[in-house]
Amino acid sequence: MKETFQRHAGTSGAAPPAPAALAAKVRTLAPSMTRSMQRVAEAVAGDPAGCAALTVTGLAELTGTSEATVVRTARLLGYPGYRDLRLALAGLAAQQQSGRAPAVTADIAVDDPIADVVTKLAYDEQQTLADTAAGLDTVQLGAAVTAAASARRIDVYGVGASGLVAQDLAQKLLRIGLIAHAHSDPHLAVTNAVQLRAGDVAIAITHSGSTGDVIEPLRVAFEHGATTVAITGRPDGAVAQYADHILTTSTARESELRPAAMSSRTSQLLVVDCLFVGVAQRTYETAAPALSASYEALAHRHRR
Amino acid sequence: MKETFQRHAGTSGAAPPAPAALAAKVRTLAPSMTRSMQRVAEAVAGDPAGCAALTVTGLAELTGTSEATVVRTARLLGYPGYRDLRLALAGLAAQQQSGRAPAVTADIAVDDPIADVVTKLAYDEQQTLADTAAGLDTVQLGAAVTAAASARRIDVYGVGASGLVAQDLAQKLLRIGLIAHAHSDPHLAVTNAVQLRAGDVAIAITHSGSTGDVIEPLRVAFEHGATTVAITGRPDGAVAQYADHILTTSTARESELRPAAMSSRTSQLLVVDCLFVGVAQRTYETAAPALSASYEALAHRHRR
DNA sequence: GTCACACTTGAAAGATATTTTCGGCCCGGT
DNA sequence: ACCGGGCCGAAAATATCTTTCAAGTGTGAC
Repeated sequence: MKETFQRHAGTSGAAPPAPAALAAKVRTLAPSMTRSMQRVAEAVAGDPAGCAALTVTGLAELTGTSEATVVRTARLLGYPGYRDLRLALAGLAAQQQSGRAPAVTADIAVDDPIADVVTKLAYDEQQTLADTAAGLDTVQLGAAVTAAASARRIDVYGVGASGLVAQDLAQKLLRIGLIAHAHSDPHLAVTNAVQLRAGDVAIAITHSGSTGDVIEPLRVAFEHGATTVAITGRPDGAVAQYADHILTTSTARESELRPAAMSSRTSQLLVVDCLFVGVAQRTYETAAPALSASYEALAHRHRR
Repeated sequence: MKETFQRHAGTSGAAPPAPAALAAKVRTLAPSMTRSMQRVAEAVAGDPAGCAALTVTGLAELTGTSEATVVRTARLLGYPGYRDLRLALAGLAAQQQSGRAPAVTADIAVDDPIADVVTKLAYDEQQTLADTAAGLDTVQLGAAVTAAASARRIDVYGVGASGLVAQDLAQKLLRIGLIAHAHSDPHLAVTNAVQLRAGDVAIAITHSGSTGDVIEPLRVAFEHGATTVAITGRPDGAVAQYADHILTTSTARESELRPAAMSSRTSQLLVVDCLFVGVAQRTYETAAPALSASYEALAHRHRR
């Protein structure tokens, strides 16, 4: 196994494998899986209860693969081996059993009435939030918070839809008195990254994990000794190699009418909010007065 | 196999072993157990989660008995063997785990551990989404969609946090081939608003409903005959008087560590997404190819 | 178009865990 | 005290899981 991935495999954790957020994890990791592993993952996500009843050999036969592949898949999902995946599966099945699946899972169609669109979108975004929260590695998050809270300066990189998230984070951090900037222009981003040094923090936001325009400034920051954080839906993507801490966003299924940007944005914003609140907690003494100060300064901009 | 055990296995009913009612079964069968089996049963009933993590040998050692006894106990409880008991145990543990979830209503405190922050934020945002979806007037939304779908040009106004939402909407509309622009600069916004006329659409986004910098361009657009839409948390605010259609966002309680910008943003984004999907539906013929075109154009920006 | 490389995959060997077997031991009855 | 019945655990037998390794497969370079 590659060193790179070895390290990131630890992302999900030395801590606990994964209790309920299995479907989410499958979606997140699916792109980095090989064909046969995807078949296994799919079977597992589709019928947890059924798979929990199968032995390694049984599941291998069911999916038309080999035992080795099943074990590999279990590993990728964050478990020490198939045995543990199976236990988690049993747990998941029990939860579903008692929880009564809501099942509004239908996709949005071209001729859906507008009221259905609202319901489905709201449901999907709620699901995305739940998945993200379940899949977020709090150790990594804590580390990122600690770094950011004491940073001399914070740079946030993001382009396209992620650029807005980057700006959102920077805006909020500014409000609590930190020195934070968002960069959407790749050239300026690199120019700024060069200025960073140890003690500074650089945060890259990219859903695909492979956006060159965002990776480049992060690499520069990384090489200049800054603490680097990646917020991405692909924890095994190219961006990971320059990230000290990786915060994984969840990847919801998408369709033509519901482009990836939508759920990835929701997921990214939750992560960013968590990061922000964490930092606000750590810097409460200065954050609280800064917040009210910025509020006061804007008050006169409102009519009445 | 011994006749004796075979018979007792039937106790639970030939069909399913036992899903949740394990503690009860232990009590029922305890009298018919031998001393060492009781020790095992006791351990299992007392700490399902802990025992689920143990192998047959581990549980035997923990209870000071042997593997054989553990297996015998599992049989007595109605399972084919220890393996299956263990699976049931994992399920039980998961159920118990999920059972004690809903205690997250508390506000975020300065000394909350990071894991709680994640849970609470996710929960709050989910709540916000549900509230927004419930409170959204689909008639108004439908009217706004109709206007936007056939607009010659769409302007979106928003400053501060709402400015990002405005940009998000404009970005997405651009992607499906519409002419949409977001304006954060009040002066430029007004300058652009002057150019609008009947058939065009102007959208103002303001949580407070009283942000002068956003109301002003909307007023200008309104007076030039454009169709105007307000996305606001205060449908009775100043912005309403220049809005043909009002889309109401929900206002969640907020606290010092959770500024209003957070939940209002979530709410605004849902509304904006609904608007977008609605428009995409109406213009599907042109939207679909435009989407894939913009996707293609950006593909080379990704490494690997 | 061809070659070489890297990655994926399954068969089979190897390691663990579970189940069964079997004999010793404890306990009550005579 | 001796005998018989059943409980119990050590170790063998089996099933299951994990690792290794070599062959297959697609991909990119030239």
